[in-house]
Amino acid sequence: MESNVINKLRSNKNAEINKDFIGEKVVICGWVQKRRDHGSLIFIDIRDRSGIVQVVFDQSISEEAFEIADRLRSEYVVKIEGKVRARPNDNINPEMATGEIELEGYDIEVLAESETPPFLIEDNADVGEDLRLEYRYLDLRRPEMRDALKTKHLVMQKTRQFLTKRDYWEVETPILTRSTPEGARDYLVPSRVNKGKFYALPQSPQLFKQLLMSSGVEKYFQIARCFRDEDLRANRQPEFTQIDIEISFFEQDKFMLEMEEMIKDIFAIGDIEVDLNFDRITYKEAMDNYGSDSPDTRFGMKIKDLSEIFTESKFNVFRNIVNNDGTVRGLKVSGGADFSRGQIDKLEDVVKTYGAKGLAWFAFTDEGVKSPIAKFLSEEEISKLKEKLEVENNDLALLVAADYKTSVTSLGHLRLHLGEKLNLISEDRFDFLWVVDFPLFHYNDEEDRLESEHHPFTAPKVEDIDLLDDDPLNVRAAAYDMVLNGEEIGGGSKRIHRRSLQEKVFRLLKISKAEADEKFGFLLKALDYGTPPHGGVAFGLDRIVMILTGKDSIRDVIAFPKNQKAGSLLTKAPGEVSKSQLDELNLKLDI
RNA sequence: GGGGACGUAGCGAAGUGGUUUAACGCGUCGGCCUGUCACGCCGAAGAUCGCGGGUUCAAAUCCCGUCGUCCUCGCCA
Repeated sequence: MESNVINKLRSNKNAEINKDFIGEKVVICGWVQKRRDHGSLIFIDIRDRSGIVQVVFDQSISEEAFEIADRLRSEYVVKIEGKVRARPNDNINPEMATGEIELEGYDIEVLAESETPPFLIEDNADVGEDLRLEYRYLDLRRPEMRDALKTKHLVMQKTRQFLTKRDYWEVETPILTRSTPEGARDYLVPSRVNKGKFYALPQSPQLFKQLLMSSGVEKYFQIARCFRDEDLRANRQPEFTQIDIEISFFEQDKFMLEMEEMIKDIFAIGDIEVDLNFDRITYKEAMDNYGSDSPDTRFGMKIKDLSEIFTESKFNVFRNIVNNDGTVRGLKVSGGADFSRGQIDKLEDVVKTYGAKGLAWFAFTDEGVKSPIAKFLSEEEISKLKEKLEVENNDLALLVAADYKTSVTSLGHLRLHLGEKLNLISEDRFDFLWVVDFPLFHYNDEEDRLESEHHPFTAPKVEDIDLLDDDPLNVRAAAYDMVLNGEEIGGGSKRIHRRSLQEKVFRLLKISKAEADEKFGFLLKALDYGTPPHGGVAFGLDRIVMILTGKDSIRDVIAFPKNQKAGSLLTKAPGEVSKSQLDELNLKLDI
């Protein structure tokens, strides 16, 4: 170690200091984590980004430093010079990374004082989230939050490294762009120069990345901020970050494998091993078996179709539903026969949330079947039910009769609820899979028109193109979602690169020629000038980091997130603006 | 737009089928302490119980309204 440390603000990070430094002088800087005053001996824990080191101030070493140490309080920022020494044998702290050594502090300078913080700066701080968000800069000092920031940084770096090595270019696209129909509600920005006109913030760089393919970029990526003005959830923020990727001369299988390789690299950051060649299941299989297009396959309890049992049933409710395009589906809870009536009522509340009218149940016990509706069913129906669900003694069968979507999605949520409640999900498993063959469209009854399942630029599967005219709802998309533990972490597709097909899809979506020309004319035109076949994907960066860090809330992996009302408790955004600002924009409020 | 939970010192919380001096822990402040690391010991301060209204002899507690935070349905191509 060189000797002239005196003039340096800092010679070492806390975490670097270890037994090899014993006898050396160091200068550290950091925050006062904790002060333990023993009268004529004061221990101070100094925290920096790397970790914590204990400094001892002893009157007999420096009276002056000791007096300053006596006045230190939590979160003061200090510079300390000291000599590294081994701790006495019986005072080694094995809980602490630097627990074998300590600094003998002989000089100290207070770089900044601090008010007493409104909550303790430590992990597991039991504090309301609103207070954490108001004092986010203090919250981020907690090791847990610091580590989340670091993990996100590493994920971004790994992504850039991987894609750069694979010949992708990182290209920026506009934040001020134009509003387009379809999709989420836009965030709008008024234009001062163009009276009465508005920019929209991008919901994703979708159109631009396609234009970059037309531009000959061939392989593009961007760590892109996206904006959607919809209601918030634990895993949804109005602005979030996508790893956005697009390539020309797209070959779906090859591309999907490359993305698996990238994900493998990224998850190595969390010491999570990822096996390539993810399972692929179709959208239909996912909905049939799990009632979700992003199934959690870490446990079984698959949903079964029981409709055919009840086509002739004396139980009117089931028979009528089955014979009117509805369905009866159910799942089995192993060992659930002893659920109390109250517990089952709670399960019924779960399915009711998702539109089911009720939850039928059958408990199979030593004394036979217990169920409020057993008396309406024949022995044959009950035995078929047992057979289909592979029921054994002490099992509980839960059934929902409704239209297909209500039935499977309500049971799908019930399945997740039970999986969590019964502890069927092992937290150390990482089940990656692709969901493929999404429908290209779904039907919106309210507006009486087709809507894109994914987005209007998604290509139909080649073999289904012929169905577009007569049976559009059965056209499958060349689209794929990557799912991890029941969470959609990415999704993409092959895109339409022929104008005629793109125009046809717009027509099917009831987007008029005039509107298509106005809103998407630039894309259509680009398709006229030699746009190569292309496709891509976008991953939810925040969700990936959320899983890597084991957080339950997306807010814990965003440095400065918004609260549920899309506001910042820190900056108080959104805020009011002055009359003159509004005037410049030719805006009048009407509230 | 709908459903639900919560709101009591700086922080976390007990008390809420009517009457208490409104617990307790952490933190803060003062004193003592040479081996602590959840330091210890002694002492102290700190709360008009989110806000407004109502019922009552009496309200943190019951009722109505309102504000805030979170979860959720719808919504999120």
